[in-house]
Amino acid sequence: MTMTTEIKTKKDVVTEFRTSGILEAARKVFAKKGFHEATVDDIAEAAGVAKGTVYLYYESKRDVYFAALKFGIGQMYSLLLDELHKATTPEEKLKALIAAKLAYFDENRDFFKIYYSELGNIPTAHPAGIDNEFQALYQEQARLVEAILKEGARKKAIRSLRTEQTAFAISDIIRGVGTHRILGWSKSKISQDVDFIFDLVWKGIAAQ
Amino acid sequence: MTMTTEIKTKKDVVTEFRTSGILEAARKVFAKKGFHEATVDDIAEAAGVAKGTVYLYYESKRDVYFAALKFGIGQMYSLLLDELHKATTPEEKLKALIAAKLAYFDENRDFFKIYYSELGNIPTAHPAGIDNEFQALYQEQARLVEAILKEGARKKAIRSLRTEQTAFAISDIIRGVGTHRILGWSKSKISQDVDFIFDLVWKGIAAQ
DNA sequence: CCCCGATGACTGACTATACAGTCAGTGTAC
DNA sequence: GTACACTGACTGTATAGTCAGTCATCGGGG
Repeated sequence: MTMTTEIKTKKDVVTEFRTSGILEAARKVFAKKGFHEATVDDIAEAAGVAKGTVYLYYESKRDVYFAALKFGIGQMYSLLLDELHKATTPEEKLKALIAAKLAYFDENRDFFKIYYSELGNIPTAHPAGIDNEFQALYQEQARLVEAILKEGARKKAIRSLRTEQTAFAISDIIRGVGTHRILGWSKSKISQDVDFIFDLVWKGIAAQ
Repeated sequence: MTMTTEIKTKKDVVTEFRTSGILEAARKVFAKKGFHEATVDDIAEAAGVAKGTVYLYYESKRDVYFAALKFGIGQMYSLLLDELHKATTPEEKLKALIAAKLAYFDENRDFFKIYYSELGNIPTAHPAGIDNEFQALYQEQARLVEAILKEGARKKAIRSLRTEQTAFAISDIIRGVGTHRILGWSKSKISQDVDFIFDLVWKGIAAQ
């Protein structure tokens, strides 16, 4: 009973080591080649294990893919929450969120590519539901923005507008600037891009 | 000499008939399944011809894909230009462009999916260059917006800002709202979405 | 302290399948 | 009877997933 929560057996350690190694390799390979072009052999090679080993820890190529994706999303999400808690006003929060997201993308370019490029591109899973799960994860991100907007509207810092749509629009801008950066089209510093987005958005949504 | 430009031989007519039929089928199939999951057999079946026939008119699956994509982009582009020419002020132009693009996406959902979902996702072509061609087509769209912004800045209707970045941001919002619509998350009328986007953007970029 | 058998993590050759692209043959129109 | 658009069975290749076998580690008995 306590064992399952407290004690790491040797097996646990090995499993953790392998899964994280494979996940890291998968992230890189998928980012570089995309889901379909990446082969399990590629991932195995990048992780320094044999193909069979991948299947000891993951059921399928798809499974690896989603595990890598979820890991990244979870990591980013908790980072975003951390940053949001440091800020107080809606204005600060919005700026913090933009900054944190851009920074995360910048540091995890391979994740960015998987997250957005392949998003919505994976064939519908046979038993259905994976697409929905995907969309849910995606919407969750936008909902962080929406919460800020609602708070801002309550405090009269933001004019009244369709918060859900606006939240998506803001997320889309962040995505777009992120793409710009990743593709190497933008030579600006992150902080400049953050200021730019915030400026544009804030003028668009501020009260009065 | 004149024949090549003026007279449609019977062969030309057949070719046109076949290519457009295949292209239309390809658009649907690619939109539904994505590039990799779609098979040439699927496309042939959807077009009501045998697989071999597809290869009489196109060199490869990729070739079909790009033909379908380029056709859609070209069509959309000329539509956008038409609408832009009807408008006079930068304000009108921006609104016209948003409206035209959303309308086109709404009427060509399968094109939308190909254009955005798969965009940037096709493996780098072996001889290189296809990715670049893609990016060029993508940038061309944003440049339409950029031209409006620059005109607006000249006429002092728009405050001075980084036009290129802003143009991309606006394109990203349109893309985002389009996604929203396509996924069925938005039940609004197109005109409502247009007003929403325009309102948000204009407040963000207007002078004063 | 050493040997030896058991455990299980790991391997990679192999199988089954799917699919892009080909081409010899068919049928129709003129 | 000939030209040629069209067909679809066939080929070659790529690769997801499997599984019989290897080897390193460890624990217990001599």
